[in-house]
Amino acid sequence: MSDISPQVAPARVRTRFAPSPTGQLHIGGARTALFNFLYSRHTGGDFLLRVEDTDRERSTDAFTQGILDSLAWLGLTPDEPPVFQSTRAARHAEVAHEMLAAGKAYYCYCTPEELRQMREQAVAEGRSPRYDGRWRDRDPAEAPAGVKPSIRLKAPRDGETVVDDLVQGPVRVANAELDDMIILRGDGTPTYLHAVVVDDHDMAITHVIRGDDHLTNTFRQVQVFQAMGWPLPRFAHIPLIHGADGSKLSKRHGAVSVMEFDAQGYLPEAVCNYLMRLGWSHGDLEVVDRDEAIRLFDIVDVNRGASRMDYAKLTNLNGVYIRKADDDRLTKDVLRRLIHQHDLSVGSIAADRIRTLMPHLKERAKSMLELAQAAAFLARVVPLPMEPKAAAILTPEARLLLRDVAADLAATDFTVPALDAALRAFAERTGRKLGQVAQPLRAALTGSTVSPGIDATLAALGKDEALARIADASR
RNA sequence: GUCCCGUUCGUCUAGUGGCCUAGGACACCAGCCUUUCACGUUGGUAACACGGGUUCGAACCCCGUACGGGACGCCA
Repeated sequence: MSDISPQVAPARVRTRFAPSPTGQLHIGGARTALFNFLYSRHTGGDFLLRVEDTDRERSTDAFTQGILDSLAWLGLTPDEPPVFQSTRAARHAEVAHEMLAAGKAYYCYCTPEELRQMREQAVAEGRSPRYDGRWRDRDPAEAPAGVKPSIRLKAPRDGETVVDDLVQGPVRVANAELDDMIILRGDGTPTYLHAVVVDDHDMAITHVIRGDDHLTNTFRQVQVFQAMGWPLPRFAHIPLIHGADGSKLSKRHGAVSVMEFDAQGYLPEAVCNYLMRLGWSHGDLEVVDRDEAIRLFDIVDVNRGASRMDYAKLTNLNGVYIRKADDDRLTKDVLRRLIHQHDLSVGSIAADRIRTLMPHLKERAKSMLELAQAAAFLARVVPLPMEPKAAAILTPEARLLLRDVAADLAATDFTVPALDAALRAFAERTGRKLGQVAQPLRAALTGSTVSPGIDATLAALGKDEALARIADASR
């Protein structure tokens, strides 16, 4: 490993996203991953993934897979195979013992029960619940029998520890506020704060970008880096995302896990764009695609204040991205949703109709759920299910009108311009406004009162199907 | 309780001492467009948390207060 510190000769930027697989990847974690990804790409560096699965009680393989899937969905695939923290326990212990040998750490023979009492007493006396350092300078010869000691960092007691954070600026705390944290448990396993430092060092991470709930823990991590004489990475603590009411984001605020956003019909690029704009901006830019994001994103431009999740704005952006999306891709997604969520069997004829009408369908959808809903009529067969509003349109007079217009349509080429011309001619000949002709047709053709332009809808259905539906509705 | 961080329209934000009568976006309201619904378009309502300084001048700098968030585990 190079002994040139990054400050002297900037190393290639390496960032990492380090989730623990104790739940699905949620939207806050997704943004953290995004910022890590964007920063690494912006600087031409690497984006890595480390799975912090050392909490064997709560970590599961299913969650690990879920996180991997979610990242893939978002397009945030790491550049190297993921590192699993649980596989590195021996290395964490090794470093702890190195610190012990160097006099930077010491054995502590306190029992968990003893520590609990220490904390309770401190709180009762109005002091901070900190370890009092009782084994810091005590002779291990006095160790009680039968207690497996933990290893604690021998943290500096005077002066202050400073984190020069790329987002928060310089943040300092008096060392007297920090206690000697445990780096290796009595059973020989590492604690989180220690493992993170060892892994970040060994993975040559240059920039630690994470949620600001880790900010105050960073002081202790810095002390471990310093004890080992390792160069410090740069830190960037980004603010958390809150729910609409300002409290911690949770289930009751709506979708929180990335996979739920997929299920609710959000496009990954819309989610990424929305997430990026939460806490980051570039002038008045709102719609920023991946390439432009990489070009413009810099971690120092991230704001310090927490922001709230606004589903309305996400939905609006989703509409923007749906309109921009490729028609084949949208069709594929809609077909999938029709089969799985609407329980429709979609044959190739229906698929072709959906694909044909997609340029018009996507103009009026804000989510893939809406898009699938709006396309469903193309996959149905007569008799169509009628929405109440559509049924109300099909009055006896409307049915007569349908029979008349059907005759015209039967003699028309089913192309959009020809259909448009035929309908206009029919309306004029019968002294009606176009809308008076279009709405009954729409009801007959779609079973609803909302659809793309009636000419395009007719064309997508094709002459035989369109006439069959009109005939059925005008009976 | 102690320590750390934050605070511009309802929300996301622009703003780095004069360009601010505070700009944009979403949402909301009204109009236009129109073959329904969307899209688009025109206009409107709406914010510098509060109090002190510093300065010729403060949304911007400093200090307090209030409110919000986070951290204080042999969890991650």
